[in-house]
Amino acid sequence: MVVKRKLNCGSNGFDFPNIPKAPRSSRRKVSSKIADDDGDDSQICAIDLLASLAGKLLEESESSSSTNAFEGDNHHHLGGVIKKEHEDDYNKTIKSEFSDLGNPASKSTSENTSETCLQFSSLENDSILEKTPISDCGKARGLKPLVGCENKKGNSDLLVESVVTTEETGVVNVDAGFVKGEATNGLDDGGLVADTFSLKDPSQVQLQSPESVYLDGDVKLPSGAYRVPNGSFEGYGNKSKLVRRDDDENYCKYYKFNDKCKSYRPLARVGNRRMKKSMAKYGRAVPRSKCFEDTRTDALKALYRKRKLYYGYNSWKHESVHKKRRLSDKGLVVNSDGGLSSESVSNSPEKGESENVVFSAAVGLRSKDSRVKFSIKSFRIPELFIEVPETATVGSLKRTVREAVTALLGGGIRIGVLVQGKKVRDDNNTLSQTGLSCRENLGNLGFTLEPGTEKLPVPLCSENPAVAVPTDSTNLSERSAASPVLDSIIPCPLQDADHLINSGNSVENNHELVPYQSEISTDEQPSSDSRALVPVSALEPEALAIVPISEKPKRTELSQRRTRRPFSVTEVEALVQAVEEIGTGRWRDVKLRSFENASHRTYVDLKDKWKTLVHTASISPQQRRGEPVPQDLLDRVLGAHRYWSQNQMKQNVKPQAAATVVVKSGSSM
DNA sequence: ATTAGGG
DNA sequence: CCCTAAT
Repeated sequence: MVVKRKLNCGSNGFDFPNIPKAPRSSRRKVSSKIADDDGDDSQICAIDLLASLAGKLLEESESSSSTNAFEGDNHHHLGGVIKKEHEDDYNKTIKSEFSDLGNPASKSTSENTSETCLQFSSLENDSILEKTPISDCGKARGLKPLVGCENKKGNSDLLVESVVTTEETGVVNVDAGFVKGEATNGLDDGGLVADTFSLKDPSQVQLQSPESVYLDGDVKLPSGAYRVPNGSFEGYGNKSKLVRRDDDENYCKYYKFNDKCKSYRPLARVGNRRMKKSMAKYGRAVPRSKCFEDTRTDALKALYRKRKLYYGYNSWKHESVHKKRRLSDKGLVVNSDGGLSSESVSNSPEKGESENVVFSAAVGLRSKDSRVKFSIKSFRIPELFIEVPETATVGSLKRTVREAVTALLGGGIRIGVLVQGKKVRDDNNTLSQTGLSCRENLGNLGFTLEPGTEKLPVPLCSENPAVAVPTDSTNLSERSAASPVLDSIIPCPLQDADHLINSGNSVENNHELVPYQSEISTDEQPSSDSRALVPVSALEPEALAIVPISEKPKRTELSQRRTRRPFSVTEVEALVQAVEEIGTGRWRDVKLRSFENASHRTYVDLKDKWKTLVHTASISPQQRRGEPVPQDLLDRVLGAHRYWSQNQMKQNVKPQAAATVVVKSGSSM
């Protein structure tokens, strides 16, 4: 018996990713601002459901274990959540553990990193959370029974069950369960799957939604209805919709109560539309908030100390240097690693086909049209690190979790395909070429759900056999994260001729995307992997309410730094020419005049380039880097710069004269 | 949407 | 090249 929370939401369309975008200008301060955005149910996304569940569980844990639970008014029990058999253990556990809470000495339990689950440092004696059972990692175990899962390996994760079919009806059912467990050892295939399975029994899970759902175009959720026309996985996701069942109203209401919490919206999603528009019209990506991913190691460290978070963003000047992402010091840290690790997803032959896959394919079938059919039993959400001050309330924790998860999916997710436990990266191969035919045993097919970006600039989807297909599973530990980008779900409609040129860059970019990969692999240790949620205490007193959930998913989802495209001498020439005539300060016009057709050059780019040109011209040739710009051009830059600087006030005056003057000065030098 | 300037 | 602020 498991948690039986119905997560389906109304049938009125799920509006999954429809999260309001905040004006770019207000992004920073948003945390609180966003609060006012209506947090309507319609915007609750699937993940919210998960978070909800998680929240419920936490709640349950609280109420079950102590009367001291917070938000006692918020008792939305999951009814019959706890299975008899577990109840005793559960209570016992909770009791003993809870009693431990009274013992100051036991407070240090939170330092036990090997413990997965929720961890709250007991830095403050009377921290609110500390008063609840869940404040201690060990206590979190109590959650296990709640979910009714047998955690063999003690993995604690957020699990989402779903069923996907490729049939025309393509239905996507999303069920969710929050599994909590203690991890006593490294992740291993068995554990997770076991959990998954314990949740998946259809008869036990009432979350399945019969309706198929449409995901907002924004999100490439691997929902059903993905026809696989040519055996290619590309171009899917156009028509699925997530439907919310009415009976989930409770759920919705639940969150309604927390309107004030809507505060931090996954900024990750902010700007998507604009981005697209911008990209299309100006060829410039819309600003995105930086998204830094903590290495898991960092995350761990974070568990024990409040740290100052700092951004280590990549400056275009020193790109590739910083690979880590830090979060703001507001208290919340949400991280997601590259996605499901291969290990956790891969099949283990001995165990049987369906046993060890998070996403498992079930069966080929009579194919008259050679269509492959499979069902996805469940999938696990990557990894989420959440850091909140211990003074935060449980309620805020819940919201945080919810937001975190929402943010995670906010920008879409990527799907990785695993065959025989190996990640298949070549999106262009057909299924049959990949060894997946209706006649084959699909038990070897698996999928991974990874944080994704819908618009990775450089979709390798095009071609790149070389890069792809590194099915060197030998190294599963290397984690699929290693190349999430490669599995980009982007249709990759790059219109520019960048492809060729950028393929190289793309690789670089991809790396940027998967910053802490290697580090991740190291920490598959017990503690890290097994916990899906790791609330960390931060001393921040006030905190949580405004926790900026912002940074998290961006990296992957929202934005990708545009690929670098050094200006060619020709472009520089054109720019100089234009500036000489138009002057600085009218970049729009410059753009129009000389770069009308260069969609990738925005006026901002031009302005920036000019800035650098001026700088370049000002320094000694030895200090210059990159493709050398002819000195004469630099001279003209200086001349024009000088000229227009002097004439700031009267820029509209006699452009011609200006040009003339500039030319003179330039040549005379 | 642009512009200006800091990072 | 990104991000913000201010227009």
